[in-house]
Amino acid sequence: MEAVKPKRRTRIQTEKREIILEAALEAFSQHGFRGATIDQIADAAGMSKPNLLYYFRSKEDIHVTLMQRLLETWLAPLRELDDIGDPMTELRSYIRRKLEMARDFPRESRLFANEILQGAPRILPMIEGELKTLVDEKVEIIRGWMRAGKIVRTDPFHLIFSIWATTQHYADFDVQVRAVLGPDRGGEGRFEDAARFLEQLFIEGLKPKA
Amino acid sequence: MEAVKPKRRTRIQTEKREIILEAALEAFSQHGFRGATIDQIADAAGMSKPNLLYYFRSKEDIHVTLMQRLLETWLAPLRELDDIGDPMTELRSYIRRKLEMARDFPRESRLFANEILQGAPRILPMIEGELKTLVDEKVEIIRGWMRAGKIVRTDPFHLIFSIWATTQHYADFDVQVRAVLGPDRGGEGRFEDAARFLEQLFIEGLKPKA
DNA sequence: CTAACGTTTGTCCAATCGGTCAAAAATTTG
DNA sequence: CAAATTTTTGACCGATTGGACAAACGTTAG
Repeated sequence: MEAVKPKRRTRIQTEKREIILEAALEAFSQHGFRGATIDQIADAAGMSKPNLLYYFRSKEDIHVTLMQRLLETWLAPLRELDDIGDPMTELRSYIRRKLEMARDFPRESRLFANEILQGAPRILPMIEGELKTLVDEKVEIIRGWMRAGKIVRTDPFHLIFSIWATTQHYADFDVQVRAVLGPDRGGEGRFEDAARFLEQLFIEGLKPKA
Repeated sequence: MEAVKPKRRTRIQTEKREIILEAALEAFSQHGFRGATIDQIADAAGMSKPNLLYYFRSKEDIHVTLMQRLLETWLAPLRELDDIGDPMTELRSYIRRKLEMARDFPRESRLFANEILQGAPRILPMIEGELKTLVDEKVEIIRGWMRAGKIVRTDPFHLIFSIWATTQHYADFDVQVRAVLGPDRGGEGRFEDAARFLEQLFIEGLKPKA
């Protein structure tokens, strides 16, 4: 392992970097890496382009920093999944947490989706390392539940994929979801409806056969 | 309604336009609209940039043409869903067809995902029109099945969303899926595993309560 | 006050972008 | 064949891009 540099930062540096990352999140999640421009981000952050490049060496530097933070936030719900409680309750909580993240952090979800869609050119190592390790770990827990007859025997990897897919869909395909549901049902109650449906689907779909 | 122009085309025009659209599908699905360049597409199509622009007036023109075709292909599986057969069999077939599309046309899936992610700037009208109409129609069929007690009473819209999400996930997040499953399980058997899991999940999850 | 250091910006640059144009080359038509 | 038409390309353009740089500005410690 390589030693992490101290990176001494002044108060202003800490603050400004935060402002830039917020503006960049907005831009990258909306237009993708190539679609977003430094000028645009600098403008949204309320500073000149050279000023922004004083805090981050390059556009890529901003993106990498953003992705590193993102992955931690993104994996948090899965990390909480543990062996202690009742399996069905654990899974239900996990689905709920993931759905809440899609609701509360849609930009982060889209940023992530954008990166994966393009072949994960900048975070593939993290996917193959950190993420895979965590998934493998949780898959073992789920396998334990299956062996114990607590949930139906099925593929734990695809179970996790389907939870990711269904929940993130509400952030990534938000425009489509709204358009299809129409103005009346596309509003606030949307997430409660989704939560009810997904709980029903996964709970009934995973009940152990008697 | 506006009359459709005859658009007389020579043999060469028909062929070259097809070659360009194929190259553009590859480029747009991989890099998004802004990320793909005309030079890149022209190069992949084996012609000079001005030559490409002789067949399509602009980059946007190529994209629009591509999206119009895409939507038809994309909605075909849902169109086939009808009231004739057994509800559970119908739904199972629909899931299978959608999963096959994710396997056989991943670039189309990613092109679509890219467009929706960015807020559907170029196909929102089609989403609000054609797609919404079709969904509304099929939702009514599903509601009929629920009233008849053939499947459990739940939200038909979110049912459709979850089928879209889970199946398209294997095309859109392909890189992640492969990375997590590893080289051994990320190969060819991947789709059969996914199909088995999804059938199990949706069939059991939608069984009417006795 | 002043030297040192952190911050900010105007100006500039090479590369790339989407797209134009006129002229050459190839093909079709009579 | 020759004329008309379609196809192809090299050269070019203005706009935008990510980024460099030095000079100016602000702040603080001695």
